[in-house]
Amino acid sequence: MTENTAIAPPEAPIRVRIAPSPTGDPHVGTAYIGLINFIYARQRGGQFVLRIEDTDRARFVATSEQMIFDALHWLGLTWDEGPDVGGPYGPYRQSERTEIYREHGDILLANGTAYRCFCTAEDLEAARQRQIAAKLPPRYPGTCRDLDRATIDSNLAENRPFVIRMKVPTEGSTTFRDELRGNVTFEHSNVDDQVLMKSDGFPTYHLANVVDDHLMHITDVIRAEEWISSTPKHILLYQAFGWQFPRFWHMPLLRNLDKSKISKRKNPVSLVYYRQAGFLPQAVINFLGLMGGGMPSPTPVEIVNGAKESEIFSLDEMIQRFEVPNIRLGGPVFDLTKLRWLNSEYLRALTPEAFFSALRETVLSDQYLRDISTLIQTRIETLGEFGNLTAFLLQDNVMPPQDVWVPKKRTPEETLVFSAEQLAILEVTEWTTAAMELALKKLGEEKTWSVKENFMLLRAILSGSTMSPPLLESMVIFGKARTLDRLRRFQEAQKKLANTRK
RNA sequence: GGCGUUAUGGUGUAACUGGUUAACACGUCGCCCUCUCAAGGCGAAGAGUCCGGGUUCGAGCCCCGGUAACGCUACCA
Repeated sequence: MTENTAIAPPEAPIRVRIAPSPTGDPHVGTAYIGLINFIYARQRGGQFVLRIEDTDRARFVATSEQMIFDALHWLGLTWDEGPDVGGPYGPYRQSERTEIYREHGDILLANGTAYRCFCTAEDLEAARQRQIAAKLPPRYPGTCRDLDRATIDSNLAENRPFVIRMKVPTEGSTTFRDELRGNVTFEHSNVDDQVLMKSDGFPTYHLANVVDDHLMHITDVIRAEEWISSTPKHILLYQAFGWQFPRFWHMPLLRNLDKSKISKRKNPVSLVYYRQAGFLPQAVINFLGLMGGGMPSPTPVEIVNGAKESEIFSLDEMIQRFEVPNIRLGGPVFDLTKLRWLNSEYLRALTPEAFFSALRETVLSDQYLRDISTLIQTRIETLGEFGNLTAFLLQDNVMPPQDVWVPKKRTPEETLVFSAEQLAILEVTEWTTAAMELALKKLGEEKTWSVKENFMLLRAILSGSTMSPPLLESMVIFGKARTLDRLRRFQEAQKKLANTRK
């Protein structure tokens, strides 16, 4: 049993953080965890820090960071320290802190709690396969755990690439306190020798996270439940450095309707989508506040006076009444139906003037209408026909009939498969006409779909018709988040239809 | 497979330190209002609290044992 009672001193000023990775669109899960952290800090006069965890260069998306800032601000969340506003413990972007991690890696190397590992990816993969075949848990085999000095020096002299791994004790266990569920124990035999520093010189989440939380004086780590299993690694790391560790709060994971962890396949998860599709930020933040409990239940008096009001509250009201320790631990389903209802309540509460403004700032903004108008100027004969060609860009959803989306020489089944492939390609394609055209044509060639069939299918799904303004330009204007959502909805709807036919 | 977490109607939540027929909201259905559709009003159906034991006068709340779902099991976070 490892000692673990030391936590941040209770009198220390509260400091919390969220640490999103800029790997794509800002995620509702980030907003949810952000909201809880924000409330916790505001309730206690503490500081809320935003840290960008951009240590994964393979998944890094350059535009992502700004989108995260924008989305959180849109929801009304503000931070006291971060890459954009600075602060006393910066830099707040992990890619700018590599020297710090290197130094800390060296500390662990020096005190024997970590070691250099020269195993190649192939070695590791081979060992992994052997273990899986033998029905053993895949674990680092420990090849480099106790290399002698001479071997290490000669490997280094040969410039062999290496990673730094944590030297997890072979025996005993680590217990930590989760503030929401009590003590949680992991046997060390179930904790792998985690990679701390990758061979590219960047740290992994585990190292960077612990080092930064310590250096930034974080007192409470409020994060998603998926991190519970790696918390013992973090505890071990704090101990290896001889640091006190923060309190840990693991929030339940948002779920799809089928209870799996929320995912884009089954739910729009991009905050950009919600914004562009015309959800009000108050509604989204209110809905997030409903997830997992935390707000006090309505008193009998409130019920008599209209209990409906008890589920509608502003960010300020949340700060006043939300209680983090009252969080429910069962993963709440992120149910669009209720969010839409909430949104409609907020919409109706707007003054007519404010409602009109909301429209003009989003789905009918000058910019949006201007972009659309350039597409159709040469395609209509009277201005009155504006809506004829552009309705699909102003609607929330369209669903083409089968005779529209299935090409003449194709079956519905193969068409659906190809559509799914288009979707997969578009997800990872830069949202410009040039990039999309290239990617789509490449896919078409590989799967022997003619350009005409290829583009017509997309057109049908996006516009609901075989006739529309230029496809790629329309997609750019409609936006990546909404376009992908429409394609996914089409897939899901067809799947459901196919199932009901069976 | 291993480890961990969780478990109240279809969904989100409630139920004081165990105490009457498990409450509220969303959704669904019906009726009213109404030129339509929403909104609004009224009403209904829907869980006996994952299952099985135990403690107790009494258990959704406590204990034991299962099951299921979810998460983790990467040089991703």
